[in-house]
Amino acid sequence: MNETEADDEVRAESFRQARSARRLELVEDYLELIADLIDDHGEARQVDIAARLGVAQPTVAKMLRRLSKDGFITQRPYRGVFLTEEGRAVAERSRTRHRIVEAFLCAVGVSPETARLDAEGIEHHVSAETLEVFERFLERAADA
Amino acid sequence: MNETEADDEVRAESFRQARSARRLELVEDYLELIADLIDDHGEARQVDIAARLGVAQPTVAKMLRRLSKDGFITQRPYRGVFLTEEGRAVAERSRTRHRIVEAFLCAVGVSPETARLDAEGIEHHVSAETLEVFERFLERAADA
DNA sequence: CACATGGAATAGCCATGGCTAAATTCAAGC
DNA sequence: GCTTGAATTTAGCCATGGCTATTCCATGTG
Ligand SMILES: [Mn+2]
Ligand SMILES: [Mn+2]
Ligand SMILES: [Mn+2]
Ligand SMILES: [Mn+2]
Repeated sequence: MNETEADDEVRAESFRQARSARRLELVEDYLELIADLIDDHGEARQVDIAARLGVAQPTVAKMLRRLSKDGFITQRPYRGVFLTEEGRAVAERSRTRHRIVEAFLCAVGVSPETARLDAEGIEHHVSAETLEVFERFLERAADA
Repeated sequence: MNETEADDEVRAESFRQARSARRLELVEDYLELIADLIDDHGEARQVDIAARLGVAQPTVAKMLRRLSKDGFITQRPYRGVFLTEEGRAVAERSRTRHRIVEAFLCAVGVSPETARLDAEGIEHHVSAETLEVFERFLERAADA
């Protein structure tokens, strides 16, 4: 049945997209958080990142090595973490998207507390098209 | 600074919730898919699950062992996979939530194709409260 | 009723993302 | 300038979720 096979392929595509988004979740959260820490406190230290994420510090150390290897950050040993141009770009995009998703949830009637919790996961699965829809919704809500 | 520490704890909570949702994503997708296959074709075979998910068959085999161990399914060797009562319950809940999320995205103006793709990931991060908001939105949209 | 074949099981590899425990090292304060 | 404590690094463990290659075996067809 060619129909069935084609159908499988179509369905599989959404799972593939979700898996690929899942792989990027952590990278986006780390970079956004590092940007926040730098902007708020002038530096981003492993202990602070760990405390904000709710994980152990060596977990952060391992992740930072990966982010370095992939060119998103630079590290000065025993000093803080710094964003490369690419890292800063990803952080900004993630931060913007995160804010829109959280504001959208609030606008549609979710309590601020729940919006905060849910947005942390939802943000990573919102495509450009959906994000635009959310933005337009917010604009219209602001008018009313 | 106690203020800062408390603040960290609050922020960490959303990351914890997102991590915990991430751990359940696969379980929910598998059970929902197995229920679909059983309802549509009368049985759920590893090859079919693999084709629908877009992964290799041994990947499915390994995951099914885990689902068995955790009491969500039973397996008859070389026959299909069957849902336990608990497995069926999780599947139904996931299916319902998935449908609401996808319908909500469409209702708010996202194209059906993008809604299908994004819903596959978003669904797992939508809390009960947010789901209810989405449902109410759909009801109101239906009235208009 | 034999047996071919397609699905299932197994083995073994890798990357990711958690953890604890221990060793290092930097820097602040005495 | 020494000391010491906190932060970082390192080492090593585990579970999850992918993969390929291979073996196995139940069933349905001839
Ligand atoms: Mn975020
Ligand atoms: Mn997030
Ligand atoms: Mn689903
Ligand atoms: Mn899903």
